[in-house]
Amino acid sequence: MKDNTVSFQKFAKRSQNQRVILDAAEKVFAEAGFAGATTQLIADVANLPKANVHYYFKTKQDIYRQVVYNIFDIWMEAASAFDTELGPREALSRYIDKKMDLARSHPYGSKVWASEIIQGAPIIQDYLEGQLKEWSKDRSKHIQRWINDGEMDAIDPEHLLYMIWSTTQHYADFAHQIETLNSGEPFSDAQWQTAKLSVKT
Amino acid sequence: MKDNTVSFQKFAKRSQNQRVILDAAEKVFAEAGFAGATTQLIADVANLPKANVHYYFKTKQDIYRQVVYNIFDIWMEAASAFDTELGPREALSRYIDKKMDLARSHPYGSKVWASEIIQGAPIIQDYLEGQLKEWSKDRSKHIQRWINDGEMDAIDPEHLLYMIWSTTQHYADFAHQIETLNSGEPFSDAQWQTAKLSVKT
DNA sequence: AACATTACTGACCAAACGGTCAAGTTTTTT
DNA sequence: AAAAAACTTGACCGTTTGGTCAGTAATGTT
Repeated sequence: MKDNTVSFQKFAKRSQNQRVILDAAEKVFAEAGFAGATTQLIADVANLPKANVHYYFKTKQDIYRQVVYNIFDIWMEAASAFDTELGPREALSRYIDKKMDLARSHPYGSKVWASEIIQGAPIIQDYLEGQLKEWSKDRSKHIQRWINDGEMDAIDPEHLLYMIWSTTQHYADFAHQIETLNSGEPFSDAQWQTAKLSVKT
Repeated sequence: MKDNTVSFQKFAKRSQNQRVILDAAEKVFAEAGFAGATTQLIADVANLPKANVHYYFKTKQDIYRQVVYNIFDIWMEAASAFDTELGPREALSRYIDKKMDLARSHPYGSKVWASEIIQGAPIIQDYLEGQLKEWSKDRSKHIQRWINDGEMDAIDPEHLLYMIWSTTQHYADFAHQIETLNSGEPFSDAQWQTAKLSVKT
């Protein structure tokens, strides 16, 4: 037309719109669940006509799949913060830090993940059995070694991981409950950090 | 007719059938979410015609409401296991025990609860603000007193409660993930108990 | 045995949903 | 500047869903 300033994304329009749709979808899936999320609502939140959404994604399942994969990727990337080169204290501390950050920055993703698992992981099952299992087995081994070497308190490594997952997850998923009980915001990051660190070692 | 053995529930037929429906509904809501649960499926699981389900419950929302209320009641009853008369060690230990038992005996209820909170507690909001808030404020106060008296390690009481909730919740909601990672059952109750007790004091 | 109440159910319906499509517009390539 | 490719969209459609209802059966009450 005429008003365009520069329009310097000549291409990449596709992935740009996909991003908008996926962001909208993440929110809608989190707040309504898979079945409760309507393509119309996703379209509204993305500010696009429904038919346009279907131009970029064949089915609702496809959108959902992408959303779940994205979250998993982000989490696995965060998992690398658990650097076993560092000592137990530092490795765990950084990992927890990272997980807490994600719980705050990606609350919708966390909720979608929780719903997915609650409903039996129909989509993500393969990833669970593959990457995640491998990662957690590996880290459990390291933790056990630390314990044997007297570098940290004795605690079942797998349960330790579950505890970390559950508490960080809780802060994202149950934000509403916490907020209600708090009549305010759960900003106590430092406090949390202290609480968590007191648990390890 | 003729075959009836005794039929000694002459009345109470109503509440009996309601129980069957609610049990079926709890399972279906847990596995499919509110929107994904169809009255037809609830009816099938309850082994009744759909119209019969609607004879006992006007709407799907009504069924859901009942299911959520039931869980809340069970949980609040369990909350009384947190008996502040006993010392911190015993009170917390019993409460955690109870919560873990419920996570195992009522996995569906736990999942329905999680979904409800994740989606912003549209139904249970009032209860959260009322009973639950009151209870947790009260217990937090007791915990704080114990800490001040040197009877247990210093830890933010509210965060301690959140940790207990999240870990027990995790064992119910994420049973699938845990099972997948474990290639088996998460029966380690004793182990868990140890792990948890090592956290407090 | 007559009546009243409660329990049950197949058949039906309006609304909402995921998804399609043909007809357009804009952008890229030649 | 023409042809091709990519994007956009209102209108539409078959299916599924929550819920109704009229009619029937069983049970309780007198």
